[in-house]
Amino acid sequence: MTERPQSPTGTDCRPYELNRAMYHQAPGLDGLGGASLQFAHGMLQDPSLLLNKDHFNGINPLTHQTFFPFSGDFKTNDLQGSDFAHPKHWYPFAAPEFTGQVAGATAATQPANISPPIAETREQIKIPAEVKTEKDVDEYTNEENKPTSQYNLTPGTSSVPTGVNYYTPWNPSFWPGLSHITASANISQAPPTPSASSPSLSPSPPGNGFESPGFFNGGSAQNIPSGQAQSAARSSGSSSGGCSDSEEEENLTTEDLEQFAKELKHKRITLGFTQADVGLALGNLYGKMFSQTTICRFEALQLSFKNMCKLKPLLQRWLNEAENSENPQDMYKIERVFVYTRKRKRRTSLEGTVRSALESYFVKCPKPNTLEITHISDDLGLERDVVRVWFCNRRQKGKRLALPFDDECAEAQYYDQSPPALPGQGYPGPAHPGGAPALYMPSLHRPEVFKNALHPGLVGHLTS
DNA sequence: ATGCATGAGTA
DNA sequence: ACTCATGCATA
Repeated sequence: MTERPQSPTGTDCRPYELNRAMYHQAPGLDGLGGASLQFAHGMLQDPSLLLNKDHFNGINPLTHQTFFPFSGDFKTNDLQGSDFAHPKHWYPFAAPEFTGQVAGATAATQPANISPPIAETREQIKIPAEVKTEKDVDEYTNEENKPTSQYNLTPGTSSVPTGVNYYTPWNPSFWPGLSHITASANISQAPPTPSASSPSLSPSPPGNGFESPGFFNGGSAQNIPSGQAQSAARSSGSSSGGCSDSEEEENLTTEDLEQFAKELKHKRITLGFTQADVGLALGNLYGKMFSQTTICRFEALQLSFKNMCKLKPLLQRWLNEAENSENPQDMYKIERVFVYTRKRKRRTSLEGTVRSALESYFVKCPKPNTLEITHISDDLGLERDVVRVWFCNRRQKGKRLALPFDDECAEAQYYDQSPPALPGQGYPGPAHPGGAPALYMPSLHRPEVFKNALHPGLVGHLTS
């Protein structure tokens, strides 16, 4: 039947097929099982796609996206006892508005190159034109007005043109009530305890934007030409020596990343920053903002290797700045840019049963074609697009799943470099400097593990 | 912390 | 149409 355009090699087998126990909802599987079977028989004619154990067990270190094994050993050796030891005095980020995620920071999708001129980045920010429309969305308006209300921190201030907000240099006025807050250092009462993240304390970001903190100026950050600037910040970095962003990308090892991720988290917390703070700070410092989600995933090593490598330098610099700065709080004198231009579809919440069903389908066919998707959507009574997206995410998630098979994966240099000739089917080899995502695969040689990780009900299907 | 969504880039 | 990076929204 419909051939899968996407898998030339006939291999739908990818790392992501390593289902891991992430679905705790077993109930309803039965009924679903029925449905899925029906599906299987009805549409999945490619036996190889069905219950092919090898498919799910014989995972080969394909090189696609890889994830970190994360052998948790936090070596504090890197932490310079100095800065690290004593938390800085400042508000651990009060305004709840800020602790939230960055809204609409569309700076994301950037070219793999981290050192693009900030300006460029800014341009990516969606512009206002339609900003209002955000509200137009009636259905959303009710519950989510937050974006605006929340992010428009400066009601009285005109500095923030509704919607747009480029990375303007610290603008004191940005923080209304801030002006009277004197020198940053003084605010020193709030213990940088993460927990203390003084929520409600109003948007009183610690610092003062006044004397443009040497932080930004002095730091190499600000004008990171292209690939340069960071060298400076790399000092305290972990193992990996210094090299330009691009280079770093190539030289970083899993260990470096793991180590750094831990270091980052540890220090971040010690310094009293939340993940969201960091993301915002990056925006301020380097013109590229990130959400709490991304920072979180970085720390959890849930990003692709390539992505990790890309972000590491930025975070490294941020960390350095944070540690050395007199008033780290200045770092996040954020300027939120959120131009919520478009209306985002309301997030659909799938019921447990439906998810199970989808999971069931996924196991049989991780990459359904249009027709199959239609079938599935019909079967489950979901929007076709929801199903499509679900599969996309499911696949991505599969790849992303960190596989804590600590074991001997650490050293493995699976990364991009030269993904060893992958066994079996001709998986588009490596060679993708830039192109193919260099995902490295931790040591995934343990079928049983995966099997066990599979959803109970599903395992049955698979193994039977 | 993670599920669902978006969009750029690409095959 | 898919992958990948990323984020909003939410559990």
